Amino acid sequence: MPERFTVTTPIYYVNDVPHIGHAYNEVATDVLARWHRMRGDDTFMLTGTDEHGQKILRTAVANGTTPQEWTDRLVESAWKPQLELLNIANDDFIRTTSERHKAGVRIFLERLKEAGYIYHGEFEGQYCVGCEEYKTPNDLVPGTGEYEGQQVCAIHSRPTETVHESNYFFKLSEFGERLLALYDERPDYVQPEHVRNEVRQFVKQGLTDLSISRNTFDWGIKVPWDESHVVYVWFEALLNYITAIGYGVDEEAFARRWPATHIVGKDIARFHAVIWPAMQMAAGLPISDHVFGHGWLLVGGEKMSKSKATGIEPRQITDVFGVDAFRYYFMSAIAFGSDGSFSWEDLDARYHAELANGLGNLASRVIAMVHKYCDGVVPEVIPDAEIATLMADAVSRADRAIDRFAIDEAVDAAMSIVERLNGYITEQAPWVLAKDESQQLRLHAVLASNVQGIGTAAILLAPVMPESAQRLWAAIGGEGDVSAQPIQRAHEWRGTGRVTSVPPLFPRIEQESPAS
RNA sequence: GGCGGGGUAGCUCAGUUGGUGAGAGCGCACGACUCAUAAUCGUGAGGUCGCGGGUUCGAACCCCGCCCUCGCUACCA
Repeated sequence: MPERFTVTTPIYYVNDVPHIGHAYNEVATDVLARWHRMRGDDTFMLTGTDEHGQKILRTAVANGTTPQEWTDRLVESAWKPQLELLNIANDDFIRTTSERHKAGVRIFLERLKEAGYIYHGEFEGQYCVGCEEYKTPNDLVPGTGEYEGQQVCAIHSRPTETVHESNYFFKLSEFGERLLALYDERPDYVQPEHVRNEVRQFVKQGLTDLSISRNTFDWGIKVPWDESHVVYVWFEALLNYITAIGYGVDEEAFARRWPATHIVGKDIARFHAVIWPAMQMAAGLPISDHVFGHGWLLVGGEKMSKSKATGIEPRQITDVFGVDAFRYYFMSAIAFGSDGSFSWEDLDARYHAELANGLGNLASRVIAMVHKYCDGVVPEVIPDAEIATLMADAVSRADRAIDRFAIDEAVDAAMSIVERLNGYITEQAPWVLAKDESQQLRLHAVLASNVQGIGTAAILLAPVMPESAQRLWAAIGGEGDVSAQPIQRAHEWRGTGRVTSVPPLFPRIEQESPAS
């Protein structure tokens, strides 16, 4: 019986430039989704864009266009191309400006209001005229000179104005106890552990109600019962996870897909593990399965940042190493959930050691031997017991790792087959066996073991490196689409076809890194 | 300030409830092999486990203090 696996990325703020952090999140989510599809689960991967808010309105105007045209342009020119570049196989792409989203948001709000979790109140905030936005106490710094003794905007060094705005509020404060109970009853709801601790600590300090509407601009979704207000962006953006799968409109589809697993950066884990479940409770929805907060990519110990010139665009890497190497590197080199250090040197070293010299060269030498010693036909022989065990262990280890979101461990398990096969070949020395007629059965067993081991590795690596795995699969005589193989039985595959000659899967790259 | 990470071989990191001589990968050195993408395999060198105390027969792992570093401390999204 297929299990449900609905997995989401955050929806990306359309005004941002797609960068490597977005890419990391997309790839990880895609790997999980592909893995579950290969298990036969009823899988659905959702991603999309967040397109409302004052900033977008302002940029659109500054660019002489309407916000809708502006976001249309960004989605088509930046965000969808990034998904293609990274070979993301998302099942859906939700835009917060789409009708289905707006409709779902209205329904959700009405239900929340009926349930008594929304009230009309007054929001008081510190408004900076220079920034044209509200400031939190943390945005303010002690003034100097004529503003000595006052708190001023850190950017404009001028005092803020106290402004009152009438808003609708969500009674977040009522959910503290229920949220703490949720964290306790379901230890795997927020992962990894340290994110869970931070979230719990945050809730323990007490929650305040959340203003969920604005009436100072109109680029947003109108509050159904008061069209002078638009819904506050964050509140509305979170709802993408349910509006995309039929909430309030198609109950059958919704019941099939919900609840979901959310893969987010640790910086927004709190929104997903505090506000979002509170909203779900208020609306009487089942709570999300998991919220997983992954780490950041660091360069020189600091978060990658464009302003510090450590920002790297995905294309810079894929242009040199290819998309599969990009995906492989970030999935294998970084423990999912921890921050990870990125450097061109490390990427280059791992590419050559693990992909070119490891996997690529293994395929190359095995295929060459099957050609040379067996006329290209994979011998139909049961693999050596040692290799059979190796494959079975790797498959079970990898599959269990995925359930813990340990993508890096799953990749390691797959690569352990490659490492062992290279040693096994040296020990068995097929080139020696080939010189002795009486050793032909042995030779065939060794080669068959290798082909099957490679096939198993190709299946396990397919979620991470879809294109390379497919090429490898075809090269060793696998039939059809490698991603159609049942991943939990990857070790049971038996090669019986013909190998084909292929150019190196991961050619060595001699050129220098494009940056240092 | 409060809370939470992290500080272990040149680099990136593992080290379960404290217990045989502290590990892996990469890099490096030496050796082996020739099927292979000058690839592969083996061996080896290399560490005051941030600092100082303490508990213990015994601590990288527990306790106290300190130093360094990163992040969070809610309505820009």
